[in-house]
Amino acid sequence: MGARTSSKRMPGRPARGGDTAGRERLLDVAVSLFAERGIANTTLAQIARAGQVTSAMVHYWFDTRDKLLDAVVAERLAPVIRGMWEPVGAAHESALDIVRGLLTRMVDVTERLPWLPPLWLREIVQEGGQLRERVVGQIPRERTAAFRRSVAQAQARGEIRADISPDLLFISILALVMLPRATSRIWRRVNPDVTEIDRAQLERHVTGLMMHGLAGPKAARPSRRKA
Amino acid sequence: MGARTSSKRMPGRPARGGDTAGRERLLDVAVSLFAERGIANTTLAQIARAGQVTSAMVHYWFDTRDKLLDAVVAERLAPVIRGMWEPVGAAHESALDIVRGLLTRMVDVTERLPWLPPLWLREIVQEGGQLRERVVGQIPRERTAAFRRSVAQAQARGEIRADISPDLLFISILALVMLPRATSRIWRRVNPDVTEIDRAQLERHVTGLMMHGLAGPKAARPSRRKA
Amino acid sequence: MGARTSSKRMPGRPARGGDTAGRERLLDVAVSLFAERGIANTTLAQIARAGQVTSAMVHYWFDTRDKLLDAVVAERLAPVIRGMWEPVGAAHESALDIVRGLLTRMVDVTERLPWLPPLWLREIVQEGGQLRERVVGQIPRERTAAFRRSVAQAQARGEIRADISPDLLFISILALVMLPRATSRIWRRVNPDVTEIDRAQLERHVTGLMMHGLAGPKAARPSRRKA
Amino acid sequence: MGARTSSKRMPGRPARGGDTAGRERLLDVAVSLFAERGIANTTLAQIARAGQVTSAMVHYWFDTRDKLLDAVVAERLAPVIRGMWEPVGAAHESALDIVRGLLTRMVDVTERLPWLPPLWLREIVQEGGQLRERVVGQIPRERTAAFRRSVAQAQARGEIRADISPDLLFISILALVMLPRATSRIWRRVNPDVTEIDRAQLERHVTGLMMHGLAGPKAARPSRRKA
DNA sequence: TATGAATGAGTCTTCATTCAT
DNA sequence: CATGAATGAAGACTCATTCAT
Repeated sequence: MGARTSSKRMPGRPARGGDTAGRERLLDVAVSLFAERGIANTTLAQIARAGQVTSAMVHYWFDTRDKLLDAVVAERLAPVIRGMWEPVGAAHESALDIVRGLLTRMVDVTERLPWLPPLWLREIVQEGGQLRERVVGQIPRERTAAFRRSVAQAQARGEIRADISPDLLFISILALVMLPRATSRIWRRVNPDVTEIDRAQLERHVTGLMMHGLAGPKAARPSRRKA
Repeated sequence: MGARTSSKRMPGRPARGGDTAGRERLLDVAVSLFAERGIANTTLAQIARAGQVTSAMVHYWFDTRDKLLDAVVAERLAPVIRGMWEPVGAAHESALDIVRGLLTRMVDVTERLPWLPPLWLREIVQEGGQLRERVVGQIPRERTAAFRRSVAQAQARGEIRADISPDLLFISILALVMLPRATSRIWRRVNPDVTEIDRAQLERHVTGLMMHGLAGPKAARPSRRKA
Repeated sequence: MGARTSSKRMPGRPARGGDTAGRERLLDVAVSLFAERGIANTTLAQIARAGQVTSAMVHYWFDTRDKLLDAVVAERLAPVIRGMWEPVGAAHESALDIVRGLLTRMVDVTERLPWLPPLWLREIVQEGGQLRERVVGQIPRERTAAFRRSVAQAQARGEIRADISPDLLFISILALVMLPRATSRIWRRVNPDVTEIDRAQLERHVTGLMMHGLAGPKAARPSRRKA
Repeated sequence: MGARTSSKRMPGRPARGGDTAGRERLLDVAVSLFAERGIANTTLAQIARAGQVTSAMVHYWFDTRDKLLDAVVAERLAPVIRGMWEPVGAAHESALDIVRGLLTRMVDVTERLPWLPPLWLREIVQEGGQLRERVVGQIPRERTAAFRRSVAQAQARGEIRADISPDLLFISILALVMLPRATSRIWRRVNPDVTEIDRAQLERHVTGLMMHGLAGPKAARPSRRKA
């Protein structure tokens, strides 16, 4: 009957464990396109074409666009988030060690999964991002809370500077790693002489900035400026 | 994406001069909606409705969707970019002072124009962003090049740490200021006890991080770990 | 943004009383096609074509298929139902007079509105009919209840035969008038010698049957047979 | 209607002989669903699901949707029609006896096969019904013609009232029995105090109406009204 | 027999755009 | 300036049908 009446449909993922290779491939393709052009700018037909099937097949595997997004979160993003936070929590780790760990893992994962930074910045982190609601549920609140507590305590002990905001620390790490990764191409265009950002360069830059800031040994104490 | 991305049409139309108040209002509304939900997720009809006109009026003022985007860039973004880089270039300023200046202005402008961070992160900075091509032309390459040179020289003099990448510095500033601004709401949801981010807190955090990093006076020298 | 996100739309009926002629015409066309081929077998494109517009116009006037059905009920069926039952209720009318009234009005209205019988039989009266739920609310329960009461009282007084079921009486009237009207063509095909059913013939047949049954003056008392 | 109406395909396939139980079950299921929601509103997938097979199996047994409809007519409806008219034709039966016979058999069969009335009213009797063309060929014209002749003769002899139309008599019987059967539920909703229609009640009502009309012994001769 | 994967042809719906008034 | 009516081109989603296994 179709839209001319209403009724619902088969499971999002066909039951009897058949050959799910097609599904995985489509998921990969979807994630790539979503990252490249944004979710709202990606049609199911484009995904289908890139996956070398018809768009009817996208519906066959994922039923609706909405459930495709659910699948992206459950099967591609959730593991990443778990992998990011799981190691956090060893009580004996210092706050700075945790930061270093998060930072390293973030550099790692964004290297392995190039679609992650654009997707994260566009669809997750911002108000109105199409994966935002879906991802919120995946974030391990106890871990993030523990992290902030740990930072605050380190701060109290003087191991971390007082002007740092524990609430902003994680997002700062995220920002410092993900933005360059999501961006590189534009800056190469503006300044064609900018060299390719490699993993080592990025990690050195971000770790240096994070741990010690810009100021080198010869830095003049800044003459306090106006607001 | 469909019609909301491409375009093709006759020469411009409305010869300014008249009562341009409606046009300005529509531009404001458009920028707001684009920031809130992303450009691809905003229809002309929504803009029209929010601006209390018919969508035919949006065409009257801007002719096509594409030209509306042009107008957003020319009349809302370009001035911001100019304001950001114009002060840069006084030869006597130290690199660190330039950084502080950029940072302060960025905190300022994102406070005044709350639509800027989401729009920037979603539509400009990333590959596939719908304003990207249009904005590239607005960036004053000489200034950005001068900035990077200045940083490199300061580095050579030891005023800036050696592990900092001059190419990544501006994007790092951008990231540290804009991401928290574009994001705040999500983190409040995940951790409801996170306090509101105010201007002072953000500026202190970012400046501290930028200038001196996390490490406080009591920070143990980290036992060098590899990845 | 379209289906790629979600959001809702303008009023089902454009506000400022514009030229609603197109809307009325489409409603007529829709009712006709629905009657001819059934609602589920009629696409919006067919309605549009028959109304000499594009299917986008059908959405312009009615927004969705569902609301078009709402409009059919509210603007085409509800008045008919009102007209059918409104005259019922004059306390002084005898039950038989009420029956005669209903019957006459039903013959009248099905003559004027040839789309009524098929639509009624297919989409309203039956379980699973697509207008059923929408029409139920339009039926004036007090009137129909009063009618059944009136019949029961007449029965008690011996003015109406005892074997008649008051609950089935209205549906019987409906059946006797509407089925022939909805059917005529098929029977003419099966028996090409069957003459056209005209209003007079139908009214005579149904009234006769209703009031006195088949049995003529010479009818033999039937030898009571069991089922 | 779309694909659910047209068709075009190769010659038949399954050469009976095998285990036809699945086929019979599917036919039952199909008939049920068609009756409940209308043919156009029933997809092969729904039939398959209700029959606990895949829709590929529906094609295996019936090849195409069209041929499934053929099978419904040939294997479910044709026998009913035969059973209805076969007993008609014994030359010695009076017209009224034939009527009583048809009526009883119709009450019987609709009791046994609850899917019959809705299917008949929606898909057979009306213009545009999807089984109409297929059923027309199944009707024994000689019998129906003989019946009408018989009625006309009885009328001539005064055994049947003159205002009865022989052409309308069969459809009237059909209407009086089938509509209540196809409808019951709606009227119970409108008037929740209406009691369940049982076979006896229905038969009494219809027989009474058919044979003697409403008018009881005390009925006033109606004051001849205008048209 | 039986099924899962695959598809082409629709169907509803949305949207940027045009145009007469 | 301003709008309501109108449309073509898409986009999501459905469905009968095919086919290799």
